[in-house]
Amino acid sequence: MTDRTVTPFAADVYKAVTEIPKGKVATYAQIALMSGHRGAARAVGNALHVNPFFGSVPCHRVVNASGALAPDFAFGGVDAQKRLLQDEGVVVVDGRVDLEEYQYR
DNA sequence: CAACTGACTCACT
DNA sequence: TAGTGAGCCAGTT
Repeated sequence: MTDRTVTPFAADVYKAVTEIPKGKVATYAQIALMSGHRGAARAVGNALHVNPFFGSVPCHRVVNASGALAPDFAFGGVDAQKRLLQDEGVVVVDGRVDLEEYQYR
């Protein structure tokens, strides 16, 4: 078991995700960039996938470059994530958000 | 040490 | 407008 602690990269990712203010969202590439790992969008997604801080990290605020929620979402379905976002004031339409309005920059 | 996988992104057809 | 291919990064085996 190599867990019990996360990799430095994941720590940066979680930190960046936590930096996302309520009512805002960010793309995987955005997280990678603000975490100091430009172009590591895939690694970010992977880090969140194994996210041990689920519940502590608002991964539901992380969307892809299209503003769409993860199709293979692990929260319990896109519906759950959509509900969380809407509860924060983010308007989710057809499982997508308006990055121009809600993307944190 | 090398190879495979993946919640991604961009460009082309 | 939709689908496919190639590229980049980090982690795991």
